[in-house]
Amino acid sequence: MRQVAEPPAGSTAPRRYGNRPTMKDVAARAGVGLKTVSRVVNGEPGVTPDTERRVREAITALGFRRNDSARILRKGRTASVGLVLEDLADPFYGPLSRAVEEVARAHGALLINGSSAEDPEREQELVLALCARRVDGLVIIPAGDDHRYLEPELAAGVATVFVDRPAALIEADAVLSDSFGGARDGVAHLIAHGHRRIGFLGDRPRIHTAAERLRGYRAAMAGAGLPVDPSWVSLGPTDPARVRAAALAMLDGDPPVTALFAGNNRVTVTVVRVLAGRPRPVALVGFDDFELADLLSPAVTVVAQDAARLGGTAARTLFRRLETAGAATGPGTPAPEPRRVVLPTRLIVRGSGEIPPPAGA
Amino acid sequence: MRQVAEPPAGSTAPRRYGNRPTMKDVAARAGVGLKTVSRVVNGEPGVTPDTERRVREAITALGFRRNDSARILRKGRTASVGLVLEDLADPFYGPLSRAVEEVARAHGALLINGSSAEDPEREQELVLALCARRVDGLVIIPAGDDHRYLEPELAAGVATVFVDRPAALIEADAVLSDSFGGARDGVAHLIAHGHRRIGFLGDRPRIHTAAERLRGYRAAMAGAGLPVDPSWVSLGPTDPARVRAAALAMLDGDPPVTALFAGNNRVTVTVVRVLAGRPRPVALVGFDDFELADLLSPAVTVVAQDAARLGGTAARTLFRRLETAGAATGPGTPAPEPRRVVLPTRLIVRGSGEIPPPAGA
DNA sequence: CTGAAAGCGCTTACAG
DNA sequence: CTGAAAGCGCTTACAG
Repeated sequence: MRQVAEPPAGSTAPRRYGNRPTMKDVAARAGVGLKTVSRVVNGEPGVTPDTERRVREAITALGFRRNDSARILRKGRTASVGLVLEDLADPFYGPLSRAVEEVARAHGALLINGSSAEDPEREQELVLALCARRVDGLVIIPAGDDHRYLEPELAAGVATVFVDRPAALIEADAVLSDSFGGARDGVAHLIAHGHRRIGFLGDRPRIHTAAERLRGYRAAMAGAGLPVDPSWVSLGPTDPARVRAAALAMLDGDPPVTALFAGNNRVTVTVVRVLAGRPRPVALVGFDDFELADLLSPAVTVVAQDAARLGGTAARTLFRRLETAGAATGPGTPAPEPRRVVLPTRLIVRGSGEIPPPAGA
Repeated sequence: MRQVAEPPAGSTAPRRYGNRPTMKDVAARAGVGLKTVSRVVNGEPGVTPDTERRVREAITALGFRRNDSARILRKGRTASVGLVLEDLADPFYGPLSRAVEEVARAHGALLINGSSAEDPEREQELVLALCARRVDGLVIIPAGDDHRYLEPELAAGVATVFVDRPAALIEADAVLSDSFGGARDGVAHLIAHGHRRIGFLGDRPRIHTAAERLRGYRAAMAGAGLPVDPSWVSLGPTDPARVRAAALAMLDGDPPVTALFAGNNRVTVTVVRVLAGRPRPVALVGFDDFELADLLSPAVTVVAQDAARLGGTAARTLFRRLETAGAATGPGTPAPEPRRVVLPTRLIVRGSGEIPPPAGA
């Protein structure tokens, strides 16, 4: 049996939308003081069972629920964490978001989530909106390459951890995958299988991971004493049309590449489609694992990064910062140094990366 | 040149974490009244350029940013929407979340996001936490089968739209896919290709979509005058081990099924793996499209639903409710009736659903 | 054009 | 065990 608040009978004042009963209303109905209601609502001791029962009855009858906006204002902590990523719809960010959420939940915090759509201005707008909401901390997958706008916020104590890509022009914690090492190992794998002309298809060079993976590609080629023809490198937006055109140009080059390294999962998926339409097998290694990669033919060899671990590590770093900050209230406590964590990648051999170059090449 | 707040020199009081300057501090530094600062911060008219400049200087010097917690408390609207879904990491919810976010953003609202992990208690906990935060509205993909806990909140005017699955035991807006019709059409497609023994692998029967899809399966079979052997139907958790075992039992039955209908994308992916390990081709139609379904061999025929449209429609319904509620402040305005929107599904023919039964069957 | 006072709904610090 | 007063940082309603 659940009772619901009645609209005040005969009230002439327009019922404002969202006009909910307050602790004051509950106190009046239960015939107690405001503080007693607060004690019951928050499970604080020092209320007789009989008083508590009266308060609870009033709460149910009025449909009261504590307004956390007021509580937050008074307490100064919002128990919420902001997560800014590139695109909620990108499968790479699903497990990452989930991992951040689980850690936040374990600390009693809610997650406020937003996409930058890879637009630096939108990133800034979103981050500052979250700061205005006084989130306790921020987990940011940055789109921009200048984060000085965050300086006043960091100075004010907003804990911030960058994930997947580091902050630019400011010092901040970062949790990254080893893009350089992963790409280098992936390309070296292709070289070990006999390839000498290898194409690199990546995201926009402004993006840190794209630049690092390109650097890894160049390092592997240089390490094997192989030249890199400029036509074998293409960086840009990851929309299918652009990637398809770039891949075809390399595959139909003179001489053509015999293998491709794809800089992230969006690129890999498009390359798989391109290769499926061509008769001659071409070797492929992709950065990022993706669902069903093992069931394609050939199955796709990838450099896997652990998105969930990336998110979980970032969130744990964030809450460690928050706890440190909470403890370090005494003057003269030095601000802890920004930490950079680099997680290893893992080469998963499945078939596409072990295709040898054609006999004539 | 950007200035940052200095810690108060020689302050003996412990610097509280998150101790930020307020409008009062800005007003004092600029030598103006509090209201003038408020005007500048909110871009309200009626401030001379010179006064405005002085205020802006103080803002920059102190690193001031408006505290939206206070603003929210006073204004009564939080400009935020809660989104409760099953699992942030499930690829089905990525585009859905993104669509909700875009609509919220267009209305100037932030998104507070959480996973129920398919646990009714966790759903309730999350939803009520969002209500305590006074979100303007809720988009819920429900895990539970009793939403009466929401009654006081709905009575208080929290706009709520259920997505993918309807609310249980309360009246509320819902935006759904046509699970019944989609499954019926998918199964009818298999029947049209000659199958008579078709297995159905679905999610837990408590979940509305799972029950509806099963109903669609039964309707298609009955419509073709085909019996359904109890051993051809398996509902339960979608973890790979359970689904694999259930699929194998049907494939190795006596007589075996010649085709499978998979109740959602998690099930389909596991069934694809099971079938990949078997010599004899078996027909398959899955509910939900998924990335790379077209590149598998055989490519997977699916009943597609539009997750982004589901989310977008739900969010637009939500904001329409909010605007109606905002306008209908006069007494006697009737509460608008809950609406149920059912979006059509689309059969995408790719190959796996057109495999005929073996000659002997 | 400008600002002092009141109040949003809680919690804190204190007194009885 | 209980409650009145002050205050969190803004906006609102009003007066000058």
